[in-house]
Amino acid sequence: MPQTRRTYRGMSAEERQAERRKQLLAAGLELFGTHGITATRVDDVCAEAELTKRYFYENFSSLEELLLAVVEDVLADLTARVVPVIASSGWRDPRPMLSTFIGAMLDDPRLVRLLVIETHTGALVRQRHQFIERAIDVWLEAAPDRDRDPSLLQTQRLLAHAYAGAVGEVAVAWASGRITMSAEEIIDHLERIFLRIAPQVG
Amino acid sequence: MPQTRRTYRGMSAEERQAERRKQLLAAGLELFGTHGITATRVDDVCAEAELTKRYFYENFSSLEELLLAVVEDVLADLTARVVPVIASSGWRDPRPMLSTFIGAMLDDPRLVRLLVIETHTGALVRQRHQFIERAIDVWLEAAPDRDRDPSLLQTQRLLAHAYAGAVGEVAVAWASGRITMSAEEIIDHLERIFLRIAPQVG
DNA sequence: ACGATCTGACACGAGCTAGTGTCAATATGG
DNA sequence: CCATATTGACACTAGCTCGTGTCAGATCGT
Repeated sequence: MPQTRRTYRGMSAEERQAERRKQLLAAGLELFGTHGITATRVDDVCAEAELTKRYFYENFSSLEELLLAVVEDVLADLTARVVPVIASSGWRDPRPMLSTFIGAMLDDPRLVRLLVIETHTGALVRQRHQFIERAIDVWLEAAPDRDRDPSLLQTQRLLAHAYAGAVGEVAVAWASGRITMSAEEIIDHLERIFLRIAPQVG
Repeated sequence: MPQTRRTYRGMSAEERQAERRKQLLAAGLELFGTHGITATRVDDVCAEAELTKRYFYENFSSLEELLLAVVEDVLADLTARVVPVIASSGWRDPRPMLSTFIGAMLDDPRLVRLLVIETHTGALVRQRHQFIERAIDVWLEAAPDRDRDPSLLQTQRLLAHAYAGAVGEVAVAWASGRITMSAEEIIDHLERIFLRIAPQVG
């Protein structure tokens, strides 16, 4: 146990630790988002972050803990981007929201891998589920006749899952080069699909 | 090296080996389809199949080889069920085809896990991709103006991926108990989505 | 400059699993 | 009934990775 905590390279002990945590999160996003979770080792993360295991275990007790933190970060960032867009443009014109959300994924294939592919398994299913449920809640808040017909609610939940799956699969296909289109065109099509699938809300 | 191959328990050597292979395939489907690929060990498969490692390596050289064989089997079975239905009912009424395909998955959650979730990673992406491509081909064979407009072809490919993703996600949500509906109702909704998404073909 | 903290590289054992090998018990054909 | 193919249980080594420990050197406060 150190007796006094000194500054190092102009940073306090807390700053240094926070900096290392950021490096580890970035390394985690990179490796989890490219090679995948199961192919990622603690040593790999350390090498990518240019740190040693000592500092990995200073910040996280296991790879899974890092993984959860990475996904939480990514989802929080996405939420922070999308929510204000919804607040300002509403649901009548879903284009700004879809463009923001889908555009973010098309800009970074690591997000596609992490959020669409890897979240189907392991400890991430809970986070995936919670995110989708939150999205459904936000969506249905705008529905005029919510809480009216319980079977309609179930239908809307199914439609939400269906649309989420459609977006995810298209994103995966695009990220792996199987769809030759500009991001704008993809968003066009996904907007059209949204308008055809979603019952009129808001 | 055995000098002569005898019958055992009324079965020839080939029959016994084929029998063991079937047991291993069944065990693989069970474990891969429930606990997942990464959680499945060679010893687990052997225990499930009530065989020893000797017979595992007699039939497969690795877990991955078993996995590929299992998925190939499952896809071949699904294809064998769906193709005649399409041949007899065509695309104007997609209901029989969708009912067959989706019904098969809803009847066996292991298929959902294996085909929708686990095929996103590792050696299975190739099989998933090939299956989807084949489905797209079959679908577009019925299109009246195929090979006409190349950008229309791209659009149709995107729509196919989108619909595949929608079906998969709904199946996953249903398999994990997040959608309370009968299989028939789910098929109803997915048929409606298909008709809304798919441009008029056939 | 000096003592203490901080850092990074690496050593090390524990635990798990793949793949192979051994051996006694069992079933078969002659 | 005997020689042998066949089986199943299990031992065993090798390789990988986790998590911890060690230690010399760099950096800072005084």
